[in-house]
Amino acid sequence: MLDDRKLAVLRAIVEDYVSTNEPVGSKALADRHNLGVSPATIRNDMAALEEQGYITQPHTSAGRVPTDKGYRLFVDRLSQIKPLSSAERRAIETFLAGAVDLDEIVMRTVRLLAQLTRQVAVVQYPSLTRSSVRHVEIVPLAERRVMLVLITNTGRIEQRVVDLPEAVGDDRIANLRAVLNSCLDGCGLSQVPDTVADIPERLPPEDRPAAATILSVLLETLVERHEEKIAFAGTANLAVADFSAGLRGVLEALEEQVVLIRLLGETGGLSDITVRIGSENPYSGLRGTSIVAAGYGSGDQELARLGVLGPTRMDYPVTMGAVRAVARYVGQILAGS
Amino acid sequence: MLDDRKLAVLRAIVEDYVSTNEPVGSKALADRHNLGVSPATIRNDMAALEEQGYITQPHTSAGRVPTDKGYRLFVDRLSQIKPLSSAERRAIETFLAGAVDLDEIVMRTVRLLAQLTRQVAVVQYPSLTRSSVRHVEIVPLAERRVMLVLITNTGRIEQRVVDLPEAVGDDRIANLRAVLNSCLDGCGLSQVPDTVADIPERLPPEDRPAAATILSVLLETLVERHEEKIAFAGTANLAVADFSAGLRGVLEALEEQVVLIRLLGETGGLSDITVRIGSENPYSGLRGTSIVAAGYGSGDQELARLGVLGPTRMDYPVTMGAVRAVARYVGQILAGS
DNA sequence: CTTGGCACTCGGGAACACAGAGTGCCAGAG
DNA sequence: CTCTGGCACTCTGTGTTCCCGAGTGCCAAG
Repeated sequence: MLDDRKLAVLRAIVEDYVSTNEPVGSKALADRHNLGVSPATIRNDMAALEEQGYITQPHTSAGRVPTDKGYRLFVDRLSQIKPLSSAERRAIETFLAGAVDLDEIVMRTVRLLAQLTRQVAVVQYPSLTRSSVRHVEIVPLAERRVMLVLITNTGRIEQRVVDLPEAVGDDRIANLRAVLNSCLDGCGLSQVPDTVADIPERLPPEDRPAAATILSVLLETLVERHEEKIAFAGTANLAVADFSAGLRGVLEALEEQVVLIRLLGETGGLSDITVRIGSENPYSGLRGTSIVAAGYGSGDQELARLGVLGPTRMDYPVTMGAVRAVARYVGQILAGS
Repeated sequence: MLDDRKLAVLRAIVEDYVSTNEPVGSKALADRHNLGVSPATIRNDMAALEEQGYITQPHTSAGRVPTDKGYRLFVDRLSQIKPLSSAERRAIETFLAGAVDLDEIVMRTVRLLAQLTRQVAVVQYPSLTRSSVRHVEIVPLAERRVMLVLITNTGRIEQRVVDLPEAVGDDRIANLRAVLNSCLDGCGLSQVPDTVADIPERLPPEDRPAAATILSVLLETLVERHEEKIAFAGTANLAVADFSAGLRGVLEALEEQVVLIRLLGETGGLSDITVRIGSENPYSGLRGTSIVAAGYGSGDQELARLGVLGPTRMDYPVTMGAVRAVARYVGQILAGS
C-alpha cells in the first residue's frame, strides 16, 4: 500500500514543508532530495499519498502540504528523536543547577524549554498527590488564628490561614505540631487522610476541637489543590512569523489552566513522549497546533508533566529531543535537592 | 493657545478614535458631537492641533489620529476616571474574597483585572523589602541539611535549602529557631540585616558556625529576591482585533520580568494612577502600547504595584477606573488576611 | 472668527491581465 | 508493470490601471 519510496516522499515533504513553510511541489522534491526518480514519478506517489489522506493541496495546482495524519505517520514511523548537542546539554545542566528553590527550578525550566524549542513551553508543578510530607508547621498569628504550612518533599509549599474555635496557647500549639509531624513525616500525601484520622485521639481532650479544625483545613488543601499549578513561557515565539492563525487559540488555552493540564495529558511510562497533532487534541482552539509533552520525575515516579505547544508544522525530531532532555534533567535536579 | 473649543475637539477626536479605530474627519466630528460649529471651523482647529503635535494624519487626506502627546493631554486634562458600576464592584469583592492564600489572591486579581479591562493585566507580588517577618522556620532535612522557610506578614513565603558545616541535633535546631524568631518576629525585612548581626552572640559557641551559615543564606534570600515576582494574564486579549502590530513587543516585555517591573514603575502616593503612553515608556518594543498602573497596599504602605498594558488607543477613563478599583480592593483583602 | 464652496490629494477596492509553479494524464521506453 | 518526458490545463499571487469617495487646505464672503 505504501512502499518505501512513498514513505520517503512523505518524509521529504514534511521536512521541506517544515523548513520552508511553503507547499512543496514535485520538482522541488526531486531537486533537494536525491530520491533517484523523476518528478513525474514523485507526482504519482504524491497522488497516492493524497488519496490516502497523508497530504493535501491548499488549492489545485499548488504544492502539497502534510495533513495531521501525515505528520502522525512521520512522527510514528519516519523520524527519530534528535538528541541535543553536547553544548546544549551542558547549557541545560548549568542553567538548571543554579536554581535555589522549586519556584525557581520551574521558572528556569520553562524558560529553558521555550528557548531551546523556540516555542511556547509549559511546565506543571510537581503533583501534590504524588508527593509526600516533609514538614508541617503551625505558626500562631493571633490568639485564635494560626497559619498552617505544608512542605512537601518536592519543595512545594502550601499555606492556609486557619481560624480556631478557641484560643490555644503556644505550648499547646507546639505539642500539636509535634504530634502532627511525628505522624505525617514522610507520609505520602494520598495517605494523609487516613493517617490523620486517629490524631485527635492522641491529644488531650481540650485540644481536640482546635486540632479538628486544623486537620479539616489540611485535608481541604489537599483536595482543592488537586488542581495542579502550571507555568508557561515563550509566548513571544508565537508572534513570530507565520503562526498568527493559531495564536488566538493558543493564548486562550494558556489562560485556561484546566484545559492546559488536560492537554499535557497523562500517559504511561516516565519520559516517553506524547505527541498530539492538530485535530488530535481535545480542544478546538488548537487547530493547527501540536503538543509535545513528557512526564518528569525523580526515580521512577512521575511527578508531573511538561511540554511545548507549537504549530503542527514544527520540527518534531528536534522538539522531542529537547523535551525529553529537559524532562530528564529536571528529574535529576529534583531528585538531588 | 488652545482655547476651550480646540480642547473639546481634541477630546472628541480621542473618544471617536478610541471607539471606532478609524481616523476621524471633520465632518464626522461635527455630526456626532454637537460642538455647535461647522466642519470648516473644526478643520481650522484641527490644523492648529496638528501644528502643535496633538494629532496627526496617517496620510494626506485621511482623518486625524491622536498622537501620544494628544493622549497625554486627554488623560491629564480632558477626562476623568470613570468609576465602576456597583455591579462590577460587587463582582470584584466576591471574586477576591474567595482566595485562600497569597498565590491565589494574586492569581485572581490578575485575572479579574484582565477581564474587567479586556487587556493584559500585570500584578506584582507584595514587595519583600516592605514586608515584615511573621515567622522563620528551620526544618531538618538530613543530618547536615536544613530547609529555611521565611513567612512574611503579606503571606509570602521564601524557602531555601541550606547545607550546614556540621551535623546539628534537633534540639539545637529548635533553640536556634526560637532565638531567630524572638529576634525577628515582626521585624521589617529591611531591618533584618541589622537585627541579625548580634544573633550569634546569643548562642552557645558551638552553634555559631551553623547559625552563621543559615543567617548568610537568609540575607542572601532577601537580597536576591529583591527582584520581585510578578504574574500576568489576559494575553488572549492581545490577539483580538486591531492590535497585531504591538503584539510582539508586548509579549516580549511580558517575558522580561525586569523590564516589566520597570514599566510598572514607582510613583509617589498609594493608589494614584500612573499612565505611560506609547513612546513615553522606556522600552522600545512598546511603541503603540500604553500602561496604566497603580500601587496597592494595606494601610498607607505601598506593597507593590499592578496595572494593565494595552494599545495607546484604549479607553483611558474606564481602564483607570478599573485599575484603581482593583488596587483598592486588593489592598483591603491583604490587610484583612 | 466663522462659514460654504471648491479644487486637490491620496488610499483602497474592483477589474484585469499575466507569469510561474504545479498538477494530471498520456504514450512510449525499459 | 513501472518509470519517464512531454504537454495542456488550472490555479494563485502580483502588478497595473482606474475610479470613487472621504477628507483636506485655502479662499472669499458673511
